[in-house]
Formats: sequence, C-alpha cells, structure tokens
Amino acid sequence: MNWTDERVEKLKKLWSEGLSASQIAAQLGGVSRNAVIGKVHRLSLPGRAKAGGATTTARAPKRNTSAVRAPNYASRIATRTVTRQQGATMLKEEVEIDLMEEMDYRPAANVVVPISRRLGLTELTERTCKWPVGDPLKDDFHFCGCDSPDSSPYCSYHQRMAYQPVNERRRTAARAS
DNA sequence: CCCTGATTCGC
DNA sequence: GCGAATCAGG
Repeated sequence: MNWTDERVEKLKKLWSEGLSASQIAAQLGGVSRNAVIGKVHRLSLPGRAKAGGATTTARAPKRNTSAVRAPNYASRIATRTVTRQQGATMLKEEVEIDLMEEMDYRPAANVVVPISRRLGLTELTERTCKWPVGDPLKDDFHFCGCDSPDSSPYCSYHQRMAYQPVNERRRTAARAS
C-alpha cells in the first residue's frame, strides 16, 4: 500500500486525535501498526509522551450496565478493561459487569448490550466479540468488541444469545410441573 | 498475555 | 522511504 496524500492526511488526523497506531492501521487498512508508527516517525509527528504512559487508570466502583435485573440472580462479576481515546490521552477504565445467571431476559425486545467498544469490522481480532450491534445498513453499526473467552466468536454475554436464542427459563412466571 | 509506542536496519 | 523485527514499557 502506498502512502498517498489522502492516507497520510488520515494518518495525521487520527494520530492527532490520539488513536493508537494499531487502530489507525486498522482504519487505513493494508498496513501494520509498525508501518503507521514508522510513518509517524518519518513525518516527525509528535509522538506520545510514553508508551501507555499517558494512560489514566480509573476504577468504577460498580456499574450496573444492564437495565433489567432479576431479583434472584447469581451475579458473576466480570471485570474487563476498556480502552478508549479521549483527545490526545487514552483513558483506560476498568468496568465491572454483572453477568446474570438466572435473569429474566428477553432476547429480541430488550436490546441492552453490556458494553461496546464500537469496533469497526477491521478492528475485530481473534478475541473480540463479533456480535453485531445496530443496523448494518446504518452508520452506527458496529461490533460488541468485548473480550471473548476461549477463542469463541462472542463474549460471555452474547454467547447465550447466540447459542440459546429463545430459551425461556422463567421461574417468576407461571411454570408447569 | 494483552496492549502501547520507539528504534533499528535490511530492503 | 518503507516496515518487520525488536526493544521497552504498562
């Protein structure tokens, strides 16, 4: 891939916006993050103060990301680290997610995703959740991007939706037997 | 292990 | 000039 003027411009823009080299490489396409970094150097663009040194670590005490929670839930706390860019600095926040074991969940109606990194198609890796979010025809379409354990295509949250689409196990509602 | 940027050096 | 390999760090 050639460094056309357009691509260089985009590189400058994204780099100044604080995106990481790998993210820029993903958006440009056809280049590795090393290529991006090398180009940044060659352009003598201002680098980051230090690798990851500008990251601020903030801890959220507890955040309930889901809208609905069943009264009897066996909560598993899963912490995942979400990195996102804020201007020139990268904010790294550790979020605690409650995974409902026995929650009353409506798959199609209640579309509440625990957290989303809003990844583009090119930014997906082997261990990011590839659960699509939004309308593919619309502009806000993206992927979940959460960590997916093992090497499964989905995160632990979306797995049950993927493999157990409509399974009603309500104990609160009427049940036979 | 995941990630980050920085540097080197053969191409 | 380019970028993979490597280094150094979180």
